[in-house]
Amino acid sequence: MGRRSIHTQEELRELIIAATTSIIDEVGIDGLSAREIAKHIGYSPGTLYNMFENLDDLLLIIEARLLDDLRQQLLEAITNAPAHEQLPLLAATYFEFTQNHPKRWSLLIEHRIPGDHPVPDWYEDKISSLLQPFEEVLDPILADASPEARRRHARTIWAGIHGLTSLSTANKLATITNHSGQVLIDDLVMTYLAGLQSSARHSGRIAPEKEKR
Amino acid sequence: MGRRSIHTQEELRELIIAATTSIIDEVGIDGLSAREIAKHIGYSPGTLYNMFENLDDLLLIIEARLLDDLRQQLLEAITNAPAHEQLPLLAATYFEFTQNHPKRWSLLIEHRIPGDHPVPDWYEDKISSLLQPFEEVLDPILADASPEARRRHARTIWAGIHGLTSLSTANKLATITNHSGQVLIDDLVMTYLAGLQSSARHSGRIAPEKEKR
DNA sequence: TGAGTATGTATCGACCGGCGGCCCATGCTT
DNA sequence: AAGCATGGGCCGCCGGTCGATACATACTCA
Repeated sequence: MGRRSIHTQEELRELIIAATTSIIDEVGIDGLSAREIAKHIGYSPGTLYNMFENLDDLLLIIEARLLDDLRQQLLEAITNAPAHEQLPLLAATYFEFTQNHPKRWSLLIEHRIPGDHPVPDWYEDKISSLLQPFEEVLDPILADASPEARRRHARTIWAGIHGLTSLSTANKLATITNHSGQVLIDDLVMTYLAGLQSSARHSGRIAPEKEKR
Repeated sequence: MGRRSIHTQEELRELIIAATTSIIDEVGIDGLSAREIAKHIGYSPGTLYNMFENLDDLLLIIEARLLDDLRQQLLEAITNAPAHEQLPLLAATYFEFTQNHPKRWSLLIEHRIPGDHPVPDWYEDKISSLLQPFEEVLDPILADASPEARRRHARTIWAGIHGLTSLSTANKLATITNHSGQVLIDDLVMTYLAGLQSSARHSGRIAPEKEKR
C-alpha cells in the first residue's frame, strides 16, 4: 500500500493519541493494544510505530497531557480564592480530577516503563511542576520558614494528597477509603495545616532548622 | 508423563510461591511468566494451573503474605515502645519495609485484577488489618474523640504514609521523594500529630463532631 | 505373602488466540 | 520518475487449556 496523505503526520499523531485515550477511558489499559488502536483509527498497527517509538512512549505522552491538565486545573482553582482556602481547594481539585479520570489516573500510577530507570527528563519535570501550586499556596503560611522547610512541607502535603487519591482510584485498596476520599483529604489538609500553624506558634516562628522531632 | 510424587501438593505450592517471589524480587514483574516460574522449579507451565487458578491468583497470595509480614513488623515495632514514639515508629517501619522489598511492594501497588471488582474478601481484610496498629497507637492521643473520628484519623495518616512510601518505590515519580522519603514521612507524622494535639487543645478536647472545617 | 493387574491422577507439553514490535515490498503522491 | 508513507505478514513471546501419558497406589488372587 502506498501513501494516503489523508492526514498529515501531526494529524495522525493526534488521532492516535485521541483514540488511545478514549480506549483507556472506556475499557481501561487491559483492553488496550496496538491492534486495537489501529482499528479505531483505520490504520495498521505498523503505522503506530512510525509515529511513536513504542506503546510505552505513547502512554507516557498521554500521561504527560493528563499531568498538564491537572496542573492547569490546580492553577485555575486557586486564582482569586482567599489565601486560607487555597490549600483545601487544591486538595479538593486534585481529588476531584482523579475521580473524573479514574482509568487514566490509574494508568499514571500503575504504568511502569520496562527497564528500571529511563523515565525521560521532561516527564519528571511535569511531575515536579505539580508541586509548584502547593509551594505557592504554602508560601504565605510558611513565610518565615527556610526555603528547604517550605519545599519539604509542600512535598509532604502533596505526597499525602497524592497517596489518598491513588488509594481511592485503585480499586484494590479502595475499601479503606472509597466512601470517604474527600473527607479524608480534608482531614489530612486541615490537620496538617493546624500542625504547621501550631509549630509556628510555639516557636514564635517556624524555626529555620529542625523545627520538628 | 506420570506422577512424580517427589513433592506433595503442599510442597509444590510452596515451591511455586517461593520461585515466583524470588523472580519478582530479582527481575521484577516484567520478567515474570508462567514458563519462567515452571523453569525455575523444574515443572511444566501446565502444572502451575493445577495449584493456582491463574497467575493473578498466585500473585494475590504473594501480596497477601507481604501484607502479613508488614503487619507483623508493625506490631513488633511498637511493642515496648514509649507511647509518644509509637506513631513515628510505625511510620518508619512501614517505610523501611517497603524499601526493603521494593519490587514486591511495587507489585502490590501496581498489580490489577482484570475485570473491575473481584478482589477477594480475605484480601481486603488483610488491607484493613494494616490499619489496626495505627488505630491502636492513635487511641491514647484521641482518647476523647468519637470512634468515628478516631477511625478517620487513623485512615488518614495511614493513607498518607502509604502514599509517601508508594511514591518512593515507584521509580516513575521518585524524583520528588527519593532522597528524602524518611524525612518526608517524619514531617508528615510529626506535623499531623501536632495538628491533632492543637485541635484537642483549642477545643479543650477534640470535638466529637466537625472538629474541622 | 508377593506378584500381577487395574485404577486414578499428577504431570507434561503441544496447542490456541493474541500480544508487542519489526521490516520491507508496495504503490500512491508529488 | 522517484521517494516515502503505509500495510500487513512475520517473529518470538505470552497466559491459559486439555487430552495423552505414565507413574504410584490399591486391589486381586495365587
